[in-house]
Order: sequence, then C-alpha cells, then structure tokens
Amino acid sequence: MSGKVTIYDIAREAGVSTATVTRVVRGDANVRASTREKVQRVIDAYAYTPSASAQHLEGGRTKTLAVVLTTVTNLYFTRIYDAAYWEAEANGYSVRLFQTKDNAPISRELVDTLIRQRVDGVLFVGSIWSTDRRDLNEALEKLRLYMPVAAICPPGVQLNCIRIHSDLVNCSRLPVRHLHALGHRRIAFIGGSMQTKDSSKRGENFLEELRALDLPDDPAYHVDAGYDAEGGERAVLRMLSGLDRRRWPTGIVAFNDTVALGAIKQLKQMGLHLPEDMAIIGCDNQFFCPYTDPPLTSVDLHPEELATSAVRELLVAREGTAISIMRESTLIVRESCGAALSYRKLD
Amino acid sequence: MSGKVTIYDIAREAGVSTATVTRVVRGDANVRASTREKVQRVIDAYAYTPSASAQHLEGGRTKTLAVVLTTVTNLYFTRIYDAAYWEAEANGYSVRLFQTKDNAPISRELVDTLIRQRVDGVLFVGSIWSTDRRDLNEALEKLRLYMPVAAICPPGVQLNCIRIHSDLVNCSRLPVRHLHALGHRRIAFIGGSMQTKDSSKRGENFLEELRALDLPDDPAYHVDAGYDAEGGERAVLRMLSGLDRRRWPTGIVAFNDTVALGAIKQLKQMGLHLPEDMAIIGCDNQFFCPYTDPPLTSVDLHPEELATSAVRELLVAREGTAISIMRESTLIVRESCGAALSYRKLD
DNA sequence: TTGTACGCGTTATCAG
DNA sequence: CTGATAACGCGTACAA
Repeated sequence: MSGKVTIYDIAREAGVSTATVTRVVRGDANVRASTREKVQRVIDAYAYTPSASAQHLEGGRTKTLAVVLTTVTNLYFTRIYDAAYWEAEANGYSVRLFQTKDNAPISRELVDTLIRQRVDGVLFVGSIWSTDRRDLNEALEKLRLYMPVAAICPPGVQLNCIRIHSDLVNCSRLPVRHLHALGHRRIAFIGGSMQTKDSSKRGENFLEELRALDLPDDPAYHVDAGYDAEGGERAVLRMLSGLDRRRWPTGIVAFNDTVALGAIKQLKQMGLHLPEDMAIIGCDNQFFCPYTDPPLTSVDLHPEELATSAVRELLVAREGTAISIMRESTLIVRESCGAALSYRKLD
Repeated sequence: MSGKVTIYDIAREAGVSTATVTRVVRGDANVRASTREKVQRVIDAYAYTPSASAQHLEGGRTKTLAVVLTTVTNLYFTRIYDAAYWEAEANGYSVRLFQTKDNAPISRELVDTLIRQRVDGVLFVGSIWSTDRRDLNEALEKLRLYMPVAAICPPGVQLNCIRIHSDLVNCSRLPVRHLHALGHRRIAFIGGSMQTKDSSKRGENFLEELRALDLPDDPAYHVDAGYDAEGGERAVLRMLSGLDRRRWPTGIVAFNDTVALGAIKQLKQMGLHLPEDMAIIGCDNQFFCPYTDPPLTSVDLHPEELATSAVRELLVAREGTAISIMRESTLIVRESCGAALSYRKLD
C-alpha cells in the first residue's frame, strides 16, 4: 500500500490474472460481474492506476502534445497555451509546455527532450523565426522523424511543417484605416525589432497601407520599440524628440498593447492630451485595454483560434504541410483615438 | 529511418549489442574508442534518442514535476509557473502544467492523471482551498501514495502536505501602515470573495491592522470585489454610492493590482482625482503598475521565490510535512498614494 | 572491453 | 469468461 502499486499486485490480491485486471480497468465486457466487482474492490483499496509509461511502451501513443514558447509570462502566449490546452484536453490529450531561454532558438537539447518524451506532436509559437534558418530546419527535420510539427508563424516564413499564421495584413491595415478615417494623415508605427521576421512583416504591411492611402511614409515615423512597455516609452521619446513639432505624427500604431502602455505614459509625460493631441492604437486586445486612460483601441488577432486550429491539425496530422489562413483580425474600438463608440467597421 | 528508431536498430546496424549502445549513449568509459565512434555514427545517422517511457519503466523516476493551477492566464500564477519551471529545469526535471476548470476543485480525474503519469511530485497553487475539505484531503491522501505533494496556500489551511505560504500578514499590514503614515484614517479594503480562505484571511488581517492603529473598522469599508478589474469597478461603485460622502474612505487597499485597475477607472469616472481625492494600493506588483495613472503602489509577494522553494522541497521530498514561512512581502511605493518618492520603508 | 538475459508495468494475442 | 505469454524499449547485473 506504500510503494508503487502495479497490476501484478492487484492480480495477486484479487486472485486473478493480470489480463483480467486490465479488462476490468478498461471496461471490457467479457468479465463476469462477480469477478469484476471483486477486482474493482482491490483496485479501489490499493488506489491502483496504470502507469502511462508502461501503457505507452506497449501501445505506441503518449497522447501528449508539446507547446514550445519563450515565456508563459507573456500574455499573448498565455492565451495561446490556454486555448491549446483545452482543445487538447477535449480530445483526450494532455499538453507539455516548454519554454526557451529568452532569444535562444530551438536548442539541440530541446529537440532531444521532445523526442525523448515521444510526444505525439509539437506546436512552436512565436519569436523563433528570428533564428538562423539552417539550424531551425535541421531541428525540424529531426523532429519530423518522430512526430508532426506545427508552427504559429508569420506568412512569410518558409518552414517545412504545418504552418498557422495570424492575419498580419489586417493587423496593420485596420489601425491605419481607422486613423485615416478619423482624419489622421501623419501616422507612425512603433514596433518590435526590425531584426525579426514577424516585426518586419508588420512594418512592411504598415508602409504598404500608408502608400495605398497616399499617406507620407516618412522613415522617421517608423521606429523600433521592442515588445514591452519600456520599449514604448523609449520609442516615443526618441521619435518625438527627433522631430520638429510641426512634423509630429498625430496618430501612433503600437506593436502591441504593452508597448502602447509605455507610449501612453511617455506621451502624457510630455504634456500631450490623449486622444486630442495624439491618437494611439495597440494590438492584442489584452485585458487591461479597457482600463488605460483613455481606454485603448486595439486589434484582436484571436490567438485562441490559432491555437485551437493548430492543435486540431496536429491531431489529424495529415501528411503534407498544410497552410491555414486564420480568422481575420478584428479592430476593437475604444476611446484612444477619439472615435465615437457608434463607430462602424470600415469596408 | 522513418518509424521509431529503437536501441535494437542501432545495435544491429552498428554490429554491437544493445548494452554497448547504452554505454555509448550514457557516456560510459568502458568502450573502445573505435567502437564508440562507430556506434555514435549510427546513432547520429538515425537520429536516435532513447524513449523516456522505457527509461522510466526501467529506472523508476520520471524526472517530471506537475504544477496545478486554475489558469495560466492569470499573471500571478504565470510568475509562479515560470519560476517553478526554471528551478526544475536547473535540477534536470521537466514540468507538466495542469489547469483546473474555473472554480472546480481537484477532480478525481486530475488525481488519476497525475498518478498515471507517475510524476515525481506535484505543486498545487491557489484557488483550491475554497473546496470542500473532505474531497481535498482524500485526493491528497491518494496522491501521497505515489508522490510528494506541496501546496502554496494561506497559513491557515490545514493540509497534509508540504505547505508554502506567502506573507499574508505583511501583505495587509504594509499597505495599511503606509496609508496611515500618510495621514489616512478611513481606509477601505476591496478584496476577493469572503467565501474563500485566502480572501477572508487577508480581510481578517486587514481588520486586525486597523484596530492595532485605532482606526475605524466600519464594515462598510470592507467589500467583496472578486479578482478582476470589473470586480474592482463594481466594488468601488457599490461602496461609495452606499455611503454618505463625508464617510467616504480616503484610501483603498485592493485585493490585487487588477482589481485596483478597475477601481481606479471607476473612481475617475466618479470625478475623483487620484491621489488627491483617493489613495489606492494594489497587490502583486504586476508589470503594468508603473503604467497606471497615477502609477500604482503595490505589494510584492515574491511569488517566484515561493515557487522556487516549493520545487526545492519537492525534490528533496523529505518525509514529514514541512511548513516554510517565506520571504516577507515588500511594499513598492509609487505615486497612487501621493507619497514622496523619497519614502523610506516603515519600521 | 563486450555480450546475454532479465526486469520494469502494461496490453494484446491466443489458447483453454 | 479467463489465464499464460510475448512484446514494447531500455538499463543493468552478470558472465565472458
């Protein structure tokens, strides 16, 4: 009763064979009622639960998926994991979460662990595409020997795996159009790091959108801001202090809500009133958006749906790398651009 | 090269026994250099990695810990998980994260999964103590048959496992003293739900502190607010609209920063200026505290250290349930109470 | 230095 | 309806 209880213990104690114990546990029909009852009693008494490892060894499947991301401390990743978790759960799978050191790519060690654990599929999410492509594809090749691989990545990335991407186009388009519709003509983008695929793609789309609307695409309106609030502060300070006041933008699109948070603080610190003196839009529609001052207009990428789709694809695991285009981004209008709440979605 | 590669495949292909393959993989010294090289080449060619399940079956340990919490979407839990993850990692363990449905207790199903996976230890964190005590202890008893169990829980809870608790006393004391020192006499607490152990403990400590300072402990100053921003909004509205203006508190202690976020919004909406008309203090020192307007003074419970300690205890797994009192809470002073930044820590 | 053979806990097959 | 027994992939005595 103290150490590990095995099927042998139960079989011996119940006076039956291990085969019968298995039948009882699995609810097999071919067991006499009295036998079943007898065995069940012993099982309960000993709190017996079969070992997943042994089951795996025999059966093949681990019924486990892996999610790999940089840190669960990031709210965006958190929403992805949460959705993936429950989708997997609903299908009888459990999820193992792996975090990668800051900007480290997919390490050999991680690949090794993934394979060693014999998970039935991996989902990579974000911040990994900045990596040396050769390393990455090498890792994927090795992984693919053992399990299906999926990635939530920007459209441009060419990876040999199931790719799910968010709607980066509308993610840039919606905010720009919104500001344009409200009369803004000088619009700036403070976003990520131009080093990474994801960020630069967002930047390109932003510029494209400006041109489509015949707006000035002054490079001064386009500055790196990293991914956190502090980055937002710095970016605003750098951009505005480098610009003659008459050339200041009147609207800012931030890489994400956290960056916007920092930007707002810095703008206020410089004496600007929001949204009168400056409009601002974030991205991700985080929980705190309604609580900034003014409430932050934001784009929702619906990361939960990306995660859900990714898990589904992984479970189906049809060969041939599928490319799913996801549900469109949605603009959530609040008051940080001064829009009336009766605002209707543009075209 | 397509399906699963086993140690037999490697052995056959390299023309040696499985024992020799193991030796090479594990870096055993007693292998002739030429043999080692030959085997290693085959291993690399086939991308062979031993199966964790098989290793577990043979060896006993899974080298895996489980962390159970309600949702990783909560920033506080997120910090705990992150810390636990890296501490485990540093010790060669991996972590499995389990989420429980909203307010559901530890389900039979979860206990079952935990045992089936044969994890080497579990850490339960938060929001589980509101549960029926009988169920809970029953689950723990069963789990303890297979693995050491730890819980990050409030001091009052009597669970038969390793208990790590945060400094709930100072968590209430520090804010009250801070406000008192700044001249506040009518201080309110908007916090959690008095149904749960954790919340009520915080409430008790709060009242105790008021009495210790000879401040009024008017029940009207003590209202449930749940755990999110919306709860904070509602709590403020309810409290203030039910009170004659002359009896309004001048300072509010919020259950956590998110609740404070909502409270701030509601206070502003009622036309109050912060911190002049109302001081407010949060708890958890979340990333957004410096970015509220005004920047939010908060208490840091150092959840990372709780998690780290919990993991350490779990790995040592000394029998007999240890009770660790953790590092004291710290008050992080910002501007939401109007304190000068030169503020010194009270006694 | 290397190989043989068994055990780890479970399920599946096949015989009774 | 029930019981032997092989097989799953690996590590480890023990033997050579």
